[in-house]
Amino acid sequence: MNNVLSILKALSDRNRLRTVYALMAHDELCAFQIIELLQIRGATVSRHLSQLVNAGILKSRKHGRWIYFSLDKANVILHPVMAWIANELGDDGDLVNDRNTLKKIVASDPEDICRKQRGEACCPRRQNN
Amino acid sequence: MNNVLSILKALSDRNRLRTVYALMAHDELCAFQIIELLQIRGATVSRHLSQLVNAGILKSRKHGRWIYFSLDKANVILHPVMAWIANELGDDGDLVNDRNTLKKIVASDPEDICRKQRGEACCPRRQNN
DNA sequence: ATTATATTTAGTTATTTGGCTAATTATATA
DNA sequence: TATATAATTAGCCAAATAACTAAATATAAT
Repeated sequence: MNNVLSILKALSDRNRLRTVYALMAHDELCAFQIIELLQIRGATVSRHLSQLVNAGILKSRKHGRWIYFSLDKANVILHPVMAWIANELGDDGDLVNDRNTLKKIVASDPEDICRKQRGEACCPRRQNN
Repeated sequence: MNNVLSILKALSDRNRLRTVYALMAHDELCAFQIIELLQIRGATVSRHLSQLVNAGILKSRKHGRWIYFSLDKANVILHPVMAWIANELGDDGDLVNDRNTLKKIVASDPEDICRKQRGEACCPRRQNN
């Protein structure tokens, strides 16, 4: 029962559900992109992500400075719930909005996001490389 | 999203999940039977039940002094989640235990349960009648 | 009518949880 | 080597929640 409960608890928070839903359309995202999507502090996002990882919903891989998060599709127990969520949330207004936001986030230069999150001081623009 | 969230939240509590699981094997149960199963105060059980009703997971019907609760099978949105829960929890030790407890509860005289919950003073045994 | 029973509502308390800031760790770049 | 960046951990606080007791409501039985 604890396994099922931890899955249900992990999914029953608005920001975590938005994160899961985002990853249904994006294969991999790193934390700073999810921070940009949810507009809450990185530390908070990190705790949400680790709760999702602990429940077996997400997996992560480290590559350089970034950690990429993705749905753990190997966890077959989850398939029915994920299918249900995908189905029920398909036309949710807020989430359609998230998808559009995410498209921009993924398309933009990481350094632009960094500047947005940490202010102009961050990532000083190179003069002419 | 709020609909899905309220379903997930309603299911992501141990006592509410036990209640739902109990109702997968019992068609209808009234509050005092669920109180006896969960071994927590009636007022607390009542609040859990109303949360499940509000999420559309349970329905209730009043008959005399009792209120019978049952899964709302007309709510087709829930079918996939319920099937998933039934499937994942089928061999859970605690819940198998609950099933055995429930069998006894359902088989026993409501007045015996009442006495157990409120003490001997309750339901004075009739002399010979 | 009065008393008893089943459930709910109101009000209180303790625990959990989601958010924050600050400090830490790990990696990359100048 | 020193600095910057990405993410996590630690520690704090406020809001949400699950438990409790006591009181209220509604129905049944004496």
